[in-house]
Amino acid sequence: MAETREEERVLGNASGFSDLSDSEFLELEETQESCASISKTGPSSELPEKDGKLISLPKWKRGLDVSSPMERFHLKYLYVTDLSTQNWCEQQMVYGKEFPDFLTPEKVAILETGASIHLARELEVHDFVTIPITTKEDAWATKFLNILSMISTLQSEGCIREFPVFGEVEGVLLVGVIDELHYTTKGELELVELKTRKRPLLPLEAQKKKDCFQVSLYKYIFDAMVQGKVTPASLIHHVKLCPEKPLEPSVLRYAQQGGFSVKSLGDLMELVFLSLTLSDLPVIDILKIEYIYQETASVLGTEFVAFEEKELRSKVQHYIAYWMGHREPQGVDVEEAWKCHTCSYADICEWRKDDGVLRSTLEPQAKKTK
DNA sequence: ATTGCTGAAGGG
Repeated sequence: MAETREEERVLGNASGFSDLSDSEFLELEETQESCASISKTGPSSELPEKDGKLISLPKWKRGLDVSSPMERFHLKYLYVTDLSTQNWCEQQMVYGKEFPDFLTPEKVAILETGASIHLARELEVHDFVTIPITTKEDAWATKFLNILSMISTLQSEGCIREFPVFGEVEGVLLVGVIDELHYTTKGELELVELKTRKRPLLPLEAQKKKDCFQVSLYKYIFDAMVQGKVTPASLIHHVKLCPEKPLEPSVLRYAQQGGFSVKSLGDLMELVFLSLTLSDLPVIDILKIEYIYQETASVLGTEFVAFEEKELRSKVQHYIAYWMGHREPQGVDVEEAWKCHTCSYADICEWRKDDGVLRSTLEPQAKKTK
Protein backbone atom coordinates (compact mmCIF):
# COMPACT_ATOMS: atom_id res chain seq x y z
CA MET A 1 0.00 0.00 0.00
CA ALA A 2 2.94 2.24 -0.58
CA GLU A 3 1.96 5.59 -1.93
CA THR A 4 3.98 7.49 -4.43
CA ARG A 5 4.40 11.20 -4.78
CA GLU A 6 2.69 11.17 -8.10
CA GLU A 7 -0.64 10.46 -6.56
CA GLU A 8 -2.71 12.37 -4.14
CA ARG A 9 -5.58 11.27 -2.04
CA VAL A 10 -8.75 13.21 -1.82
CA LEU A 11 -11.70 12.61 0.38
CA GLY A 12 -14.20 10.00 -0.61
CA ASN A 13 -17.95 9.77 -0.68
CA ALA A 14 -18.54 10.50 2.96
CA SER A 15 -17.85 14.12 2.32
CA GLY A 16 -20.36 14.94 -0.35
CA PHE A 17 -18.52 13.97 -3.47
CA SER A 18 -20.48 11.64 -5.71
CA ASP A 19 -19.58 8.02 -5.96
CA LEU A 20 -16.81 7.52 -8.40
CA SER A 21 -15.52 4.02 -8.00
CA ASP A 22 -12.16 3.48 -6.43
CA SER A 23 -11.24 1.00 -9.09
CA GLU A 24 -11.42 3.62 -11.77
CA PHE A 25 -8.89 5.70 -9.92
CA LEU A 26 -6.75 2.72 -9.12
CA GLU A 27 -6.47 1.88 -12.79
CA LEU A 28 -5.34 5.38 -13.57
CA GLU A 29 -2.95 5.24 -10.69
CA GLU A 30 -1.17 2.19 -12.08
CA THR A 31 -0.71 3.79 -15.46
CA GLN A 32 0.58 6.90 -13.84
CA GLU A 33 3.07 5.10 -11.69
CA SER A 34 4.64 3.22 -14.51
CA CYS A 35 5.36 6.27 -16.56
CA ALA A 36 6.35 8.58 -13.74
CA SER A 37 8.59 6.28 -11.79
CA ILE A 38 11.71 7.03 -13.75
CA SER A 39 11.76 10.66 -12.77
CA LYS A 40 11.79 9.73 -9.12
CA THR A 41 15.12 10.07 -7.38
CA GLY A 42 16.00 8.45 -4.12
CA PRO A 43 16.45 10.20 -0.81
CA SER A 44 19.38 12.50 -0.38
CA SER A 45 22.66 10.69 -0.54
CA GLU A 46 24.37 13.31 1.57
CA LEU A 47 25.25 11.23 4.58
CA PRO A 48 27.89 11.53 7.23
CA GLU A 49 31.16 9.90 6.39
CA LYS A 50 32.63 7.08 8.43
CA ASP A 51 35.19 9.29 10.10
CA GLY A 52 32.43 11.41 11.53
CA LYS A 53 32.96 14.39 9.25
CA LEU A 54 29.96 15.79 7.55
CA ILE A 55 29.47 16.58 3.95
CA SER A 56 26.54 18.88 3.55
CA LEU A 57 27.22 20.70 0.35
CA PRO A 58 29.82 20.39 -2.36
CA LYS A 59 32.92 22.40 -1.51
CA TRP A 60 32.37 24.91 -4.27
CA LYS A 61 29.14 25.89 -2.66
CA ARG A 62 30.65 26.49 0.73
CA GLY A 63 32.45 29.57 1.82
CA LEU A 64 30.83 31.83 -0.68
CA ASP A 65 27.46 30.89 0.69
CA VAL A 66 25.64 33.94 1.93
CA SER A 67 22.13 32.78 1.26
CA SER A 68 19.44 32.27 3.87
CA PRO A 69 18.51 28.78 5.08
CA MET A 70 15.27 29.07 3.08
CA GLU A 71 17.35 29.42 -0.07
CA ARG A 72 20.06 26.99 0.95
CA PHE A 73 17.57 24.21 1.60
CA HIS A 74 15.55 25.20 -1.48
CA LEU A 75 12.44 25.76 0.56
CA LYS A 76 9.42 27.64 -0.66
CA TYR A 77 7.59 27.12 2.59
CA LEU A 78 7.93 25.58 6.00
CA TYR A 79 5.83 23.04 7.82
CA VAL A 80 4.22 23.90 11.10
CA THR A 81 6.10 20.97 12.57
CA ASP A 82 9.40 22.44 11.36
CA LEU A 83 8.75 25.27 13.76
CA SER A 84 7.64 23.04 16.59
CA THR A 85 10.74 20.90 16.17
CA GLN A 86 12.67 24.14 16.18
CA ASN A 87 10.97 24.88 19.50
CA TRP A 88 12.35 21.58 20.84
CA CYS A 89 15.87 22.12 19.55
CA GLU A 90 16.70 24.43 16.68
CA GLN A 91 20.02 22.76 15.96
CA GLN A 92 18.34 19.36 15.76
CA MET A 93 15.76 20.71 13.34
CA VAL A 94 18.53 22.07 11.12
CA TYR A 95 20.31 18.70 11.10
CA GLY A 96 16.98 17.14 10.24
CA LYS A 97 16.77 19.31 7.13
CA GLU A 98 20.36 18.59 6.22
CA PHE A 99 20.28 14.86 6.82
CA PRO A 100 16.77 13.52 6.56
CA ASP A 101 16.06 9.93 7.55
CA PHE A 102 18.65 9.99 10.27
CA LEU A 103 16.35 8.41 12.85
CA THR A 104 17.05 5.23 14.77
CA PRO A 105 14.90 2.19 13.98
CA GLU A 106 13.33 2.42 17.45
CA LYS A 107 12.25 5.98 16.82
CA VAL A 108 10.95 5.11 13.40
CA ALA A 109 8.82 2.35 14.93
CA ILE A 110 7.32 4.75 17.48
CA LEU A 111 6.57 7.29 14.78
CA GLU A 112 5.03 4.67 12.52
CA THR A 113 2.78 3.47 15.30
CA GLY A 114 1.71 7.06 15.92
CA ALA A 115 1.08 7.60 12.22
CA SER A 116 -1.07 4.51 11.92
CA ILE A 117 -3.19 5.51 14.91
CA HIS A 118 -3.72 8.89 13.28
CA LEU A 119 -4.61 7.26 10.01
CA ALA A 120 -7.16 4.98 11.66
CA ARG A 121 -8.83 7.98 13.24
CA GLU A 122 -8.89 9.86 9.97
CA LEU A 123 -10.58 6.88 8.31
CA GLU A 124 -13.35 7.08 10.90
CA VAL A 125 -14.60 10.28 9.31
CA HIS A 126 -13.90 9.89 5.61
CA ASP A 127 -12.64 7.57 2.90
CA PHE A 128 -9.76 8.05 0.53
CA VAL A 129 -9.87 8.17 -3.21
CA THR A 130 -6.63 8.04 -5.12
CA ILE A 131 -6.13 10.51 -7.92
CA PRO A 132 -3.08 10.58 -10.14
CA ILE A 133 -1.31 13.90 -10.21
CA THR A 134 1.77 15.12 -11.99
CA THR A 135 2.39 18.74 -11.07
CA LYS A 136 2.46 20.74 -7.89
CA GLU A 137 -0.55 22.60 -9.25
CA ASP A 138 -2.42 19.27 -9.22
CA ALA A 139 -1.27 18.62 -5.67
CA TRP A 140 -2.49 21.98 -4.44
CA ALA A 141 -5.73 21.62 -6.37
CA THR A 142 -6.36 18.33 -4.57
CA LYS A 143 -5.67 20.01 -1.26
CA PHE A 144 -8.17 22.73 -2.14
CA LEU A 145 -10.82 20.21 -3.11
CA ASN A 146 -10.31 18.55 0.23
CA ILE A 147 -10.70 21.88 1.98
CA LEU A 148 -13.94 22.64 0.15
CA SER A 149 -15.47 19.33 1.05
CA MET A 150 -14.24 19.52 4.64
CA ILE A 151 -15.70 22.97 5.20
CA SER A 152 -19.11 21.70 4.20
CA THR A 153 -18.71 18.55 6.28
CA LEU A 154 -17.71 20.59 9.32
CA GLN A 155 -20.73 22.83 8.95
CA SER A 156 -23.17 19.98 8.36
CA GLU A 157 -21.81 17.15 10.49
CA GLY A 158 -19.69 19.04 12.98
CA CYS A 159 -16.41 17.16 12.80
CA ILE A 160 -13.49 16.87 10.39
CA ARG A 161 -9.99 15.44 10.61
CA GLU A 162 -6.71 16.35 8.88
CA PHE A 163 -7.72 19.81 7.78
CA PRO A 164 -4.99 21.52 5.73
CA VAL A 165 -3.94 25.02 6.74
CA PHE A 166 -1.52 27.48 5.20
CA GLY A 167 -0.67 31.12 5.49
CA GLU A 168 2.10 33.63 5.35
CA VAL A 169 3.67 34.40 8.70
CA GLU A 170 6.55 36.85 9.06
CA GLY A 171 7.12 36.68 5.34
CA VAL A 172 7.33 32.89 5.19
CA LEU A 173 4.57 30.55 4.07
CA LEU A 174 3.65 27.98 6.72
CA VAL A 175 1.83 24.79 5.81
CA GLY A 176 0.28 22.30 8.17
CA VAL A 177 -2.58 19.96 8.94
CA ILE A 178 -4.96 20.19 11.89
CA ASP A 179 -5.70 16.80 13.43
CA GLU A 180 -9.32 17.45 14.25
CA LEU A 181 -11.83 20.27 14.34
CA HIS A 182 -15.28 19.87 15.83
CA TYR A 183 -18.08 21.84 17.37
CA THR A 184 -18.72 21.20 21.03
CA THR A 185 -22.22 20.83 22.42
CA LYS A 186 -21.99 24.51 23.32
CA GLY A 187 -21.32 25.33 19.69
CA GLU A 188 -17.68 26.29 20.16
CA LEU A 189 -15.11 25.31 17.57
CA GLU A 190 -12.54 23.06 19.22
CA LEU A 191 -9.21 21.92 17.81
CA VAL A 192 -7.89 18.58 18.96
CA GLU A 193 -4.28 17.55 18.57
CA LEU A 194 -3.67 13.91 19.30
CA LYS A 195 -0.27 12.86 20.59
CA THR A 196 0.41 9.17 21.00
CA ARG A 197 3.04 7.99 23.44
CA LYS A 198 5.25 4.95 23.59
CA ARG A 199 5.23 4.76 27.36
CA PRO A 200 2.27 5.35 29.67
CA LEU A 201 3.73 8.53 31.12
CA LEU A 202 2.68 12.13 30.96
CA PRO A 203 4.81 14.33 28.72
CA LEU A 204 7.55 16.44 30.22
CA GLU A 205 7.12 20.17 30.42
CA ALA A 206 9.34 20.73 27.37
CA GLN A 207 7.19 18.37 25.33
CA LYS A 208 4.00 20.12 26.42
CA LYS A 209 5.51 23.48 25.60
CA LYS A 210 6.33 22.37 22.10
CA ASP A 211 2.88 20.87 21.55
CA CYS A 212 1.17 24.01 22.88
CA PHE A 213 3.22 26.04 20.46
CA GLN A 214 2.18 23.74 17.61
CA VAL A 215 -1.57 24.01 18.25
CA SER A 216 -1.33 27.76 18.85
CA LEU A 217 0.28 28.09 15.46
CA TYR A 218 -2.53 26.08 13.89
CA LYS A 219 -5.09 28.42 15.39
CA TYR A 220 -3.15 31.46 14.25
CA ILE A 221 -3.10 30.20 10.67
CA PHE A 222 -6.65 28.84 10.63
CA ASP A 223 -8.05 32.08 12.02
CA ALA A 224 -6.18 34.07 9.39
CA MET A 225 -7.67 31.82 6.71
CA VAL A 226 -11.29 32.29 7.76
CA GLN A 227 -10.69 36.01 8.25
CA GLY A 228 -9.63 36.42 4.63
CA LYS A 229 -6.05 37.23 5.52
CA VAL A 230 -4.64 34.39 3.45
CA THR A 231 -4.99 35.34 -0.17
CA PRO A 232 -4.59 33.30 -3.35
CA ALA A 233 -2.01 35.83 -4.49
CA SER A 234 0.19 35.19 -1.48
CA LEU A 235 0.05 31.46 -2.05
CA ILE A 236 0.82 31.78 -5.75
CA HIS A 237 3.76 33.99 -4.91
CA HIS A 238 5.34 31.69 -2.33
CA VAL A 239 4.70 28.33 -3.96
CA LYS A 240 5.26 29.79 -7.44
CA LEU A 241 2.09 28.23 -8.70
CA CYS A 242 0.79 28.82 -12.20
CA PRO A 243 -2.93 29.40 -11.69
CA GLU A 244 -3.63 29.03 -15.39
CA LYS A 245 -1.58 25.93 -16.00
CA PRO A 246 -3.94 23.15 -17.12
CA LEU A 247 -4.79 20.70 -14.37
CA GLU A 248 -4.62 16.95 -14.77
CA PRO A 249 -7.93 15.85 -16.34
CA SER A 250 -8.51 13.43 -13.45
CA VAL A 251 -8.34 16.34 -11.01
CA LEU A 252 -10.69 18.50 -13.08
CA ARG A 253 -13.08 15.62 -13.45
CA TYR A 254 -13.07 15.06 -9.74
CA ALA A 255 -13.78 18.72 -9.08
CA GLN A 256 -16.75 18.56 -11.40
CA GLN A 257 -17.98 15.39 -9.72
CA GLY A 258 -17.97 17.37 -6.52
CA GLY A 259 -20.06 20.05 -8.15
CA PHE A 260 -17.35 22.66 -8.41
CA SER A 261 -17.37 24.33 -11.78
CA VAL A 262 -13.75 25.30 -12.00
CA LYS A 263 -11.55 25.18 -15.05
CA SER A 264 -8.26 26.16 -13.55
CA LEU A 265 -6.32 26.24 -10.31
CA GLY A 266 -6.93 29.97 -10.16
CA ASP A 267 -10.71 29.42 -10.18
CA LEU A 268 -10.37 26.84 -7.46
CA MET A 269 -8.29 29.14 -5.29
CA GLU A 270 -10.89 31.89 -5.57
CA LEU A 271 -13.57 29.39 -4.63
CA VAL A 272 -11.64 28.24 -1.58
CA PHE A 273 -11.07 31.84 -0.52
CA LEU A 274 -14.81 32.53 -0.76
CA SER A 275 -15.74 29.33 0.97
CA LEU A 276 -13.37 30.00 3.85
CA THR A 277 -14.59 33.53 4.39
CA LEU A 278 -18.31 33.15 3.63
CA SER A 279 -19.20 29.83 5.29
CA ASP A 280 -19.70 31.32 8.76
CA LEU A 281 -16.64 29.54 10.05
CA PRO A 282 -15.68 30.92 13.44
CA VAL A 283 -12.16 31.32 14.72
CA ILE A 284 -11.00 28.44 16.90
CA ASP A 285 -12.35 28.78 20.42
CA ILE A 286 -10.64 25.90 22.22
CA LEU A 287 -7.24 24.29 21.80
CA LYS A 288 -6.98 20.81 23.21
CA ILE A 289 -4.12 18.31 23.22
CA GLU A 290 -4.78 14.69 24.07
CA TYR A 291 -1.95 12.37 25.05
CA ILE A 292 -2.77 8.73 24.63
CA TYR A 293 -0.83 5.54 25.30
CA GLN A 294 0.04 3.80 22.04
CA GLU A 295 -0.54 0.31 23.37
CA THR A 296 -3.99 0.70 24.89
CA ALA A 297 -5.19 4.02 23.46
CA SER A 298 -6.05 5.11 27.00
CA VAL A 299 -5.86 8.82 27.68
CA LEU A 300 -2.80 9.78 29.70
CA GLY A 301 -3.58 13.44 29.92
CA THR A 302 -5.41 16.34 28.35
CA GLU A 303 -4.07 19.86 27.99
CA PHE A 304 -6.17 22.90 27.26
CA VAL A 305 -4.03 25.61 25.78
CA ALA A 306 -4.55 29.29 26.46
CA PHE A 307 -3.91 31.12 23.20
CA GLU A 308 -1.40 33.91 23.75
CA GLU A 309 -1.07 35.71 20.48
CA LYS A 310 1.73 38.08 21.45
CA GLU A 311 3.84 35.34 22.93
CA LEU A 312 3.24 33.17 19.90
CA ARG A 313 4.15 35.93 17.50
CA SER A 314 7.40 36.73 19.24
CA LYS A 315 8.42 33.07 19.19
CA VAL A 316 7.56 32.79 15.52
CA GLN A 317 9.52 35.95 14.78
CA HIS A 318 12.53 34.48 16.51
CA TYR A 319 12.29 31.20 14.62
CA ILE A 320 11.71 32.82 11.25
CA ALA A 321 14.71 35.08 11.84
CA TYR A 322 16.84 31.96 11.55
CA TRP A 323 15.16 30.92 8.33
CA MET A 324 15.64 34.34 6.80
CA GLY A 325 19.32 34.21 7.61
CA HIS A 326 19.18 36.96 10.21
CA ARG A 327 20.86 34.82 12.85
CA GLU A 328 22.74 31.56 13.32
CA PRO A 329 20.94 28.46 14.59
CA GLN A 330 21.30 27.61 18.24
CA GLY A 331 21.04 24.40 20.19
CA VAL A 332 19.55 23.88 23.62
CA ASP A 333 20.73 25.59 26.79
CA VAL A 334 22.63 23.53 29.32
CA GLU A 335 19.48 23.03 31.40
CA GLU A 336 17.97 21.20 28.49
CA ALA A 337 21.05 19.24 27.51
CA TRP A 338 19.13 16.09 28.51
CA LYS A 339 17.39 16.39 25.15
CA CYS A 340 20.67 15.48 23.47
CA HIS A 341 20.44 12.05 25.04
CA THR A 342 17.74 10.96 22.60
CA CYS A 343 18.89 13.05 19.66
CA SER A 344 19.94 11.25 16.48
CA TYR A 345 22.47 13.96 15.75
CA ALA A 346 24.18 14.07 19.16
CA ASP A 347 27.38 12.49 17.82
CA ILE A 348 27.87 15.03 15.08
CA CYS A 349 26.39 18.07 16.78
CA GLU A 350 28.65 21.11 16.52
CA TRP A 351 26.62 23.00 19.10
CA ARG A 352 27.42 20.38 21.70
CA LYS A 353 31.08 20.35 20.71
CA ASP A 354 31.93 24.01 20.88
CA ASP A 355 29.90 27.00 21.66
CA GLY A 356 26.68 25.53 22.83
CA VAL A 357 25.99 23.54 25.93
CA LEU A 358 29.56 23.77 27.16
CA ARG A 359 29.83 27.47 26.65
CA SER A 360 27.21 28.17 29.26
CA THR A 361 28.93 25.92 31.79
CA LEU A 362 32.50 27.02 31.16
CA GLU A 363 32.14 30.63 30.22
CA PRO A 364 28.79 31.94 31.29
CA GLN A 365 29.57 35.56 30.45
CA ALA A 366 32.16 35.82 27.74
CA LYS A 367 31.31 34.36 24.38
CA LYS A 368 34.22 33.03 22.47
CA THR A 369 34.42 34.14 18.89
CA LYS A 370 35.47 31.51 16.45
C1' DA B 1 24.93 21.67 -15.86
C1' DT B 2 26.56 27.01 -11.71
C1' DT B 3 20.13 25.61 -13.50
C1' DG B 4 15.70 21.55 -9.34
C1' DC B 5 12.47 20.21 -5.58
C1' DT B 6 8.38 19.33 -0.99
C1' DG B 7 1.91 15.01 1.25
C1' DA B 8 2.80 16.96 6.98
C1' DA B 9 3.23 14.73 10.88
C1' DG B 10 5.11 11.00 13.08
C1' DG B 11 7.67 11.25 19.28
C1' DG B 12 11.19 12.72 22.72
